[in-house]
Amino acid sequence: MPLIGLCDCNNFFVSCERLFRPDLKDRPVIVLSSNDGCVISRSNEAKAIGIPMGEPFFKVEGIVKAYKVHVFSTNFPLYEDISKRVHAVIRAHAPETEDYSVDESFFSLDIAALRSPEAYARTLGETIRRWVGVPVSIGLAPTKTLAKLAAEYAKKHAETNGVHRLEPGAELDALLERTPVGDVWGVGRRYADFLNRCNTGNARKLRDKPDDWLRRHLTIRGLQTGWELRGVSCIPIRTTDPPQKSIQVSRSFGAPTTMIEPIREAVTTFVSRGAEKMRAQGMRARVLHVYITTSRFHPPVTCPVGRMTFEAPASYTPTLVTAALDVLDEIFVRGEWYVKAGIGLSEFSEEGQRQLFLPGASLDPQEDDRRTRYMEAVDRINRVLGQDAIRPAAMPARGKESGWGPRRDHESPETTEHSLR
DNA sequence: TCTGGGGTCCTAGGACCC
DNA sequence: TCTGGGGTCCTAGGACCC
Repeated sequence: MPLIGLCDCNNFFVSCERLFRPDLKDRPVIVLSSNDGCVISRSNEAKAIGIPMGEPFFKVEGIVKAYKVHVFSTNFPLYEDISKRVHAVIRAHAPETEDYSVDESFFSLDIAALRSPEAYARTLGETIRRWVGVPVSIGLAPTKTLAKLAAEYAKKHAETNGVHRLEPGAELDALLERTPVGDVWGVGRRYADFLNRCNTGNARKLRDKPDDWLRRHLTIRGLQTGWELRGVSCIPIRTTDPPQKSIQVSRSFGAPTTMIEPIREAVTTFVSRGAEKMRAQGMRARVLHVYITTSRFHPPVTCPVGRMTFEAPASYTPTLVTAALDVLDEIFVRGEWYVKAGIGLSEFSEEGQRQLFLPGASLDPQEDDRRTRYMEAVDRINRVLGQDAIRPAAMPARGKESGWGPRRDHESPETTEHSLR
């Protein structure tokens, strides 16, 4: 039976920022979400002084000043770059790996071939620390769900040296009993509330619920979670990424607006970004969604959504932008204060799969080829010269947005998205 | 005053057909 | 006029993850 490992980077975004600011070691540090909205990563020191995860920044500004907490605006391109390096080290040390998220990888270990899986995992963690520079915690267990709990244990207990292994037995039973049910992978806030009302407040009680009860109240996923807590693996490691099914691009505005002009600019920018990402995967979309929304903190919320379905799947930015702006015109209502807009691309087909030529419905093949080659050239130039060297006329350069652009008051000059290229 | 962004999956219910 | 069952497809909503 293989052992499943989970490698989880500690305080990942803060750890990334500290790579460029070694002076911030042992200091309280936080990283904010887009638009400087919420706290999304905290150093141990920031956790210790009571800054909660996900808290709106304005609510913690007092404590930030009092304790001289260092604050960073988000720099996602940097975190993705570091993430790739961590994933690569793990891939070089385990037969099967799954890049599960920006700061986590699952991997398998062949127990028979290793004298001590724990020692092997400790070496792996040490290698990541030396080669990439970020600290990690590693959990080992027969299932993904237990590996998550093991990694969490390792993170909280210094004496584990960053690695903890869980196997079914009395020790695991005791750990599950101490674990609030909401800390189990797959149990979110809604289910945790429900389970607490059902006198199932810890992981052990969840594990011991009958199958039909789990299936009935928590769907097939809850049943899988129950089995995984018992040590029966039913969520396999995915070594290849399945093709993506949708692409979303959305942003909150730096300030609310009642005008359509800045929103047109925003939607143009989002479609352009989404289309570029889609083409990078060799895909075209049949469906485009556009939405705008008023603040969810000031009801009543209005969030009109419109969609466009293309007869022939599209990846050509001008086609997508034109369609998106038409949809925006349809859904936009005067007099509302909008705080955010977004677009979605979905129902993909592969670029190479030519549609049947239907006069009036699709492009003639020559024109289609011309547009495809044109977008390939644009994407290539933008990759070399930096993002947005060539962009739609209606799309502003970064930092030149007409009012809707995000707030980034804590950007660090030395960790721009090009710093590592 | 200020409250993130990007994904996937599952289920129920309605429409429609035979 | 009344009566039924089963299948598929689509969508919206809700749940979860990071």
